[in-house]
Amino acid sequence: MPATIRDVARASGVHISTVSRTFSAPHLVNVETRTRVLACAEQLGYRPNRAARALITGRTFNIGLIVADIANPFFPPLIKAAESQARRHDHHVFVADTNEDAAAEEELVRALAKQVDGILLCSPRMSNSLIEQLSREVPLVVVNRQIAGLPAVVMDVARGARLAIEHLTGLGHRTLALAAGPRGSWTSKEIRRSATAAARAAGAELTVLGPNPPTEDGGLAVADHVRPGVTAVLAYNDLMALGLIEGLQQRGLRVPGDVSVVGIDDIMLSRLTRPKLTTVATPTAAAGRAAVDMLLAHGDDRRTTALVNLQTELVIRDSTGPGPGPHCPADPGDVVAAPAPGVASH
Amino acid sequence: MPATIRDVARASGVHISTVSRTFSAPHLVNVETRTRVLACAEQLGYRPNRAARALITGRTFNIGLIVADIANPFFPPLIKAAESQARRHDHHVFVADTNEDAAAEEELVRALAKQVDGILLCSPRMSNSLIEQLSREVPLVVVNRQIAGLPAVVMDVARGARLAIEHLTGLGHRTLALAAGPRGSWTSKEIRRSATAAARAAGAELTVLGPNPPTEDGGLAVADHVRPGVTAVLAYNDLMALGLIEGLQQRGLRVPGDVSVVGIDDIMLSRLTRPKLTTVATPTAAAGRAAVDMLLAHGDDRRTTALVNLQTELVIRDSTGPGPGPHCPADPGDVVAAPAPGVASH
DNA sequence: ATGAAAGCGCTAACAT
DNA sequence: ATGTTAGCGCTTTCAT
Repeated sequence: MPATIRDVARASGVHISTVSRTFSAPHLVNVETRTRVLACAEQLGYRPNRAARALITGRTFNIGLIVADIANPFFPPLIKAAESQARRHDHHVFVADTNEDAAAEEELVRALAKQVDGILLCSPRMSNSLIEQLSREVPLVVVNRQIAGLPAVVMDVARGARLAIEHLTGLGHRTLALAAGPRGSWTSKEIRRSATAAARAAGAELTVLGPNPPTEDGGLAVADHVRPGVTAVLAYNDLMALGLIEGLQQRGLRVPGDVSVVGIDDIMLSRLTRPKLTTVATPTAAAGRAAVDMLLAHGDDRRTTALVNLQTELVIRDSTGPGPGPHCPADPGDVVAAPAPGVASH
Repeated sequence: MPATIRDVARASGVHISTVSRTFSAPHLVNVETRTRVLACAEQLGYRPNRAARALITGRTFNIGLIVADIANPFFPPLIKAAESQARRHDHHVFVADTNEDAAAEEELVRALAKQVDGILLCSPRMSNSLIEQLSREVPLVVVNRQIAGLPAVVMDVARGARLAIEHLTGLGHRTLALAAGPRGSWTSKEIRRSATAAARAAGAELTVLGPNPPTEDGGLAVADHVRPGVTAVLAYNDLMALGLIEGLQQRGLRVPGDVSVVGIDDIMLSRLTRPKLTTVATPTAAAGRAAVDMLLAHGDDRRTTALVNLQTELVIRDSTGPGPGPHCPADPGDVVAAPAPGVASH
């Protein structure tokens, strides 16, 4: 029903290639002809079929962006940043949500593959080998996962987790827990590895709880598995941390009075809840921008800049307080947002 | 670089049409041939090009979903519901964010047009006439806006706003304000119309503040324009309500002690903040499902079911309390979540 | 059951 | 500056 290039050609009495040029290389066509063609096109409501165009040019001017959970407040800033960066390169972004489902990821990559110039795979849950295979079918940039040979943008959560643990042990906490993230998450593995090492280095005990769904409900459920004696918990992300706090409070425990909680991500929500959440800030917007840049840096040697590692920071708010052990105040250099809170802030 | 249908044909010694059938109508091809073709395809890593297929079949099995702001927690539940409903129909959903920008909406509709079987236009900011025009280029279902002749899914915010105002006047509030939403929002107009009428009916005064960006910052800014004497504010959405509460508190006003605040949407966040927000719950998941169903109910007479109007409900929590006037307790039928709170709950 | 041929809507050499 | 021709990767009659 919609007008095609042929309709316009017929109406304006020129060959279709002239119509084509009018839209894709206007300077190559006579001004008079051009205006006439444009007028006819306008009148017929003609729009070039981008899919057909892409079939032959190989360029869609679209970017795919696949996230594990669009409802996780961690992603919107990343998505927004990717969009504005893409727009700067004249590209549009199509976002798809996998619902934390590895199979859905593969499907969506394939569905998007031929409709985009490349895909940003954020926090993938599927296997490395599958990602490598898919990267042969469509240009891929992986976010929040490091895979040899593939362009990737990661955040230095290992450092963030270390800072968080050091903050807690510095406050005198000796018996810690880690509320792990979902199976398949590279970030969760990194956090686990780093937190474990940091705890050992500080002579503290750290129990790993999980894997868990990286949601508020996931955190809520973890609360029931926090053993007596544990006085501080590091959560895989802020959403879990918030759910965990809720769950601990339901059990009659006070945060940070009885248990300190640290999140990761620094989502906006973390500043609005009471107590305000101590957390590791991840530069999500920068990640979105960097990922788009890598994806669109085509002919250039993507190899040399195949990995962007972005810095994280510990933001100390009100969900962490002194533990039972000797209190060694944290290095002030670590304190980004606010001075350490009093004993109870709630 | 990726293998095409021709590569597979060559490798398996058959004509390309046989390869095509192997993928799109397997029962029409001999079992032996089929397995051979499949083997070759597998080995070459061949994937049918969905864009090329769509060019000829006219079906992409994709749905576009355009939202004003992906960071607004109102949307994720709607998106999720649309996705799962789409999946039930073997479709994928591509989400695009317009950043509250009417021009971006038009662009994105056009970018998506030929890559999807139809588009869900959520909370559009552009003009009705432009939407009507676009609906001639691609099947459209509009969400949160009612346009004659176009299939639409709306929520009965008019009723919700009325219930909210009645709740407030019932509590004795006489001087009210409405923090309006963004320009171009149908929902905002509906709320305004209905709230104004309800206030008048109750003999209360209602001032309209705005338009405003429908965000926390928007609400925060509105706080400065709430005149002394105003004891209750209805906000365009929960995000604004939350920002408004923050802003009022910064001015030294207590919620609901000095000013009552009601939001609209009932986003998850509303249950987590203190005070918990009194709000009008909108059935976003149902809207997402209904919109997908309408879009995919193709040949069927879309005309007859061209409008789905979903019910809203008032959820009374802790951000509303007694006003200065005589207190007439609300009809218990209106109270959905909890009994009316005491004087101060914070 | 398979092949041949036409064509979806468009662009990109190559002519003129 | 414009028309001609070929073809992107695929499906779909129509033959055989």
